[in-house]
Amino acid sequence: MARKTQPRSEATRGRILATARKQFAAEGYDRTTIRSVATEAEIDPALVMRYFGSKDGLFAAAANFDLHLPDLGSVAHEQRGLCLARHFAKVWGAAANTGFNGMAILLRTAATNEGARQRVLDIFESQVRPTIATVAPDNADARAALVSAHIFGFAYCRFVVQLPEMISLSIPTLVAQLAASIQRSLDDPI
Amino acid sequence: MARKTQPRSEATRGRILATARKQFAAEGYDRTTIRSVATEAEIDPALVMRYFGSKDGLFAAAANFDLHLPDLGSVAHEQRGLCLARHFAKVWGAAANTGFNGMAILLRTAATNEGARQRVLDIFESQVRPTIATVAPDNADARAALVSAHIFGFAYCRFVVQLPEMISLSIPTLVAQLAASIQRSLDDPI
DNA sequence: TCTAATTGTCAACATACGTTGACTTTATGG
DNA sequence: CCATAAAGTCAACGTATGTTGACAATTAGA
Repeated sequence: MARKTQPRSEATRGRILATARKQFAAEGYDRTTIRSVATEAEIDPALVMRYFGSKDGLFAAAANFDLHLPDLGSVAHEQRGLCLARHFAKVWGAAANTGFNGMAILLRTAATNEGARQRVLDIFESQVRPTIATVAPDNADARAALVSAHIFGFAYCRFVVQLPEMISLSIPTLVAQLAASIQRSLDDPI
Repeated sequence: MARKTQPRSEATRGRILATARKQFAAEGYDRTTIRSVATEAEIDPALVMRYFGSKDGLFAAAANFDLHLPDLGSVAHEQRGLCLARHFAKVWGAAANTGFNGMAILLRTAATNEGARQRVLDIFESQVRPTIATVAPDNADARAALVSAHIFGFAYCRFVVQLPEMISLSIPTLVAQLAASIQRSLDDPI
């Protein structure tokens, strides 16, 4: 007979997923192993296979999340860069507490794993491009790519390279600089 | 007795190094193996060890290069962003022909290898920061980090993610957009 | 030509990885 | 209490990696 609930299994699955996300963000795809995740999650490596099928399945689950981009249509023209910059600053700040940094997962894994790279392309097409397209005056595709470059550049320096000069920027300064860069890519002629 | 020249060995060493650079740029640190380099260079894996000591030694040699940043002191204020943007566009364009893309090596390997990350930090301290410091009105460290973020962001989207919307930008457009972003980070108050 | 150093080849090692299948433990429903 | 399904454990497999040391081929000087 089917059981009503599986309290223990959901808890285990969640612990595996959280550990995997932490390691993918910190070590990338190759150096995150089924065994290292299992060890840190204090379970058996074979359990990871039972819950996620394969390492690729585990990564697919770990990289399946939403950027929750704001609706720029309801934001004044000159505030859209600031709105996006504040959004990412908020998400990145939360990551320091929750331990889940989706941007770091994407940056690290896309650098060496084809599936992860495709995931980034998919997120761009399904989330970033539509958001920018609603407010871009023209050349929406190019502007979406330029905005992505700004966000990736800041995130790469902060989370991957961990450049001291970037990390020590105050949050308001980081927001202001990122906002100005994005705003220019939305407004200036191309 | 010591031999006058080692023509064959230098040629072999060069072929190994070129192959390694190509693979590090395309696959990152972990997926570039001593065996895969040896196979493509058409030599024995053990030879790589004899010439470079270890995989880390091979990477150190592959990642040892100069950005050849221009001297911004002899460039007009408002032309400095453009000067830097043109420089990187030129280097990246040459990379498509020579097969040596130093920026791609750094971006891919620093994402998953601690030694590579330290290499990026070192290049920032020894090459980028001094170049920006000579022309920054104030907050030289922060401005150098911001400029780096712009360059890394563009390069990450082009070479790592290979975002179609970024790749299809014409070179003049790419130069103009990168130049404007850098120039703003050099001029605007922080 | 002979000798010795250089250059290159080969087989093997210890280790780590993803993955599998059989097994044991646990807990639920009748 | 008992049978059953879920949850978790264990040992092993095939493969790939960095690295090593012994060996063979080549080349340059005496």
